[in-house]
Amino acid sequence: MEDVARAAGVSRMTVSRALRSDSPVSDQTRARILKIVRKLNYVPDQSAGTLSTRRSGFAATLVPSLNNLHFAESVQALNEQLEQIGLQMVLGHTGYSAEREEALIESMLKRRPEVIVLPFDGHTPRTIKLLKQANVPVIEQWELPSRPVGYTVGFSNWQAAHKMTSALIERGYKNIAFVGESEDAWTRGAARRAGFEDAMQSAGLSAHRMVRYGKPPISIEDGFHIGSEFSQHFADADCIFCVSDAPAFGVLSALKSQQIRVPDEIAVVGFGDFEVSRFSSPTISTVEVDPRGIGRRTGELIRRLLVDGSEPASVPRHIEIEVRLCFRESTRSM
Amino acid sequence: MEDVARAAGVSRMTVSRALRSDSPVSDQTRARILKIVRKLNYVPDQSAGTLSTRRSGFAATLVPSLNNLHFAESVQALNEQLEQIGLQMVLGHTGYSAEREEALIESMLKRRPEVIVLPFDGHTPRTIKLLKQANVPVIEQWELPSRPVGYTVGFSNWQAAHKMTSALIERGYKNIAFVGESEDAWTRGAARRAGFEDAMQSAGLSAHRMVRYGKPPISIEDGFHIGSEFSQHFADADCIFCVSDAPAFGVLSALKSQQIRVPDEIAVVGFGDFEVSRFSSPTISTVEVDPRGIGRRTGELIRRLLVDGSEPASVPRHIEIEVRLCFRESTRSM
DNA sequence: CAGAAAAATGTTACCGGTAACATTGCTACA
DNA sequence: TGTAGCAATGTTACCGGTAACATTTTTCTG
Repeated sequence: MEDVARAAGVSRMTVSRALRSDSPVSDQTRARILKIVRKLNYVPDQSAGTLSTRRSGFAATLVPSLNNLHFAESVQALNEQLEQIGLQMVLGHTGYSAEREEALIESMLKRRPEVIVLPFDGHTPRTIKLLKQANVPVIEQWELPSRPVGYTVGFSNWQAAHKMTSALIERGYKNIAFVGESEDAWTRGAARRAGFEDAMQSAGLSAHRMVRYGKPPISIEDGFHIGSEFSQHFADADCIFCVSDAPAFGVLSALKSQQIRVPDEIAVVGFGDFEVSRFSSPTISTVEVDPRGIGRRTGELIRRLLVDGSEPASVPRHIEIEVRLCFRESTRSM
Repeated sequence: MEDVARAAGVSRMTVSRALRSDSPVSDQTRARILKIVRKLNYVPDQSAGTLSTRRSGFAATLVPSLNNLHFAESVQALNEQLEQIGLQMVLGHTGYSAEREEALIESMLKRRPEVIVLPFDGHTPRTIKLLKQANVPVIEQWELPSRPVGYTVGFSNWQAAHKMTSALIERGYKNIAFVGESEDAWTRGAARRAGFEDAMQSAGLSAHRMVRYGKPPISIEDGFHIGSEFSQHFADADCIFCVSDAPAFGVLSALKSQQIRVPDEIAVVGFGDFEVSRFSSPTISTVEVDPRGIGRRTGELIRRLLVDGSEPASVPRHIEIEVRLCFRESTRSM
């Protein structure tokens, strides 16, 4: 910067001003400086700026995993918004582990992020403490925690699964099995499972047909494996409700290879509306969520908080993302 | 940090040393300092450290998109490696646009990344200039550019498509159609298309059955659309080679809904080995790539360059990722 | 036990920007 | 013509760490 200033015959401060759109510098001086900046290929060092302004320009973002297209898409949608706001995304994967989440947050706080975005799958007590201390907006996504740290953008997985289960019961299914993950303490998958159980019990039905297999995120392959053991798990079931579309597709493939007809003999239902569910045969009934919507609305919330400088009190603490039940060929019509 | 130092009765420098594993501080002093650090919830500010050490701890990472699970997985694998090395990932999406790529790189350079990882889909001249000036290792992924900026990790899409096309010809297919993207100048999709064309021509066959539809990344839905216009595109074809598994699956779904039998009437082939190809019916023949391998080996390369401090001359400029042809049910066996 | 080497700690300056305030130069108006 | 008022630019200090070197303390050796 010194070099630029010298070449332009001005002080470093004027160069600094010329590079930032808001400051008062004469058009003529700015033009001259910018020309020299380009000629010398000068690239300002943002960490120095950060130190001085105390604005890092970072958004710390955590996701459980990018293996899942839903998270990947929501990250992408968020990133598009952040870019417009002028924030850069620092990304980490928790791998569905609360311990890794804690470690990641600790390391990200050293960057003084201006906002922290993370999924809610349960946090360690220390994570919660770190988040509160950070003194920046915290946005939990994908689930509505019972005790949110800051803002939330998402929907209740419990309610969504409850709603789907009730709708299935209404369609005449009684012996519904649930396919979930094996180690889902605290996860959204667990919330879905609980919603299923409650809906069944409320209807006076038994929720004992419960298959738990595979670590989160449960895959197509896991579903295929489960579906291959049809008689063991589903002999007396009339419907299989899977914790996500991935195992639903796997189950469906396995059933087809055993010549079991869907939905005539048994129905298959997923959760999440992955693209494959719309193109499998039969197409899969599912709970439609909007991952890009979660990312986008998180970005909009950040803009209100950081750019528009809205009164924190005037900003909603929770943004509800609509989910829709989506009935396709893998369930019989009413 | 001042507060911590005062509480521990030492100088700021000693606190700084205690927080970094390498420096010589007596165990006793370090323990005392760390205890106070925890009590005061002191979190060091990395941008100040960056300014002084000139090491940002950042890895600038670009991907075309996270919509595509392959990129998402490779990002995840890379991130796992980076974490071990102690680097944080700053992520950006080019959206398959060279202009956006240029803008992203410009903004990331302000963070003084220690390494730049990006896909090769063609760069603007200015991007190349910026990358060279940055004076840090540049790693291009996914394709072997004819004129690499720095290191490369990937494979030749041209060769891979060429190999698959030749194998199809060997299997007796003659009237092979290719399904690609509509605006693929410079992309890896274009390289695959060119590999297909060359293989066909080398075998004395015509490569005129060329469908180009949909912007990158071409989706299942685009494939479905193309497949629905069977007679228009594929009336006299015996095989459809798709630029990726996504449209291959879409084409397949469309053919099935028209009662066109695969592979008896026509074969369908994809590229990339997405999970869905292993579970569709019929399963889809494809070119198997290893996205996690690309991420992992990129991470290993970075470790060699930045951590082990290997002589740049001793580090290979290119790491070849193996691709394998994978024949499944959607092509007839030899 | 002296003295040298090694370990532990302290001091000073600097990394590269910007905030805050000071100064200069110009315009407008009584 | 004097001066208020503002725009443009300059000066100084500081953001929060660490490099480099200086100093003090401990340990080891003959």
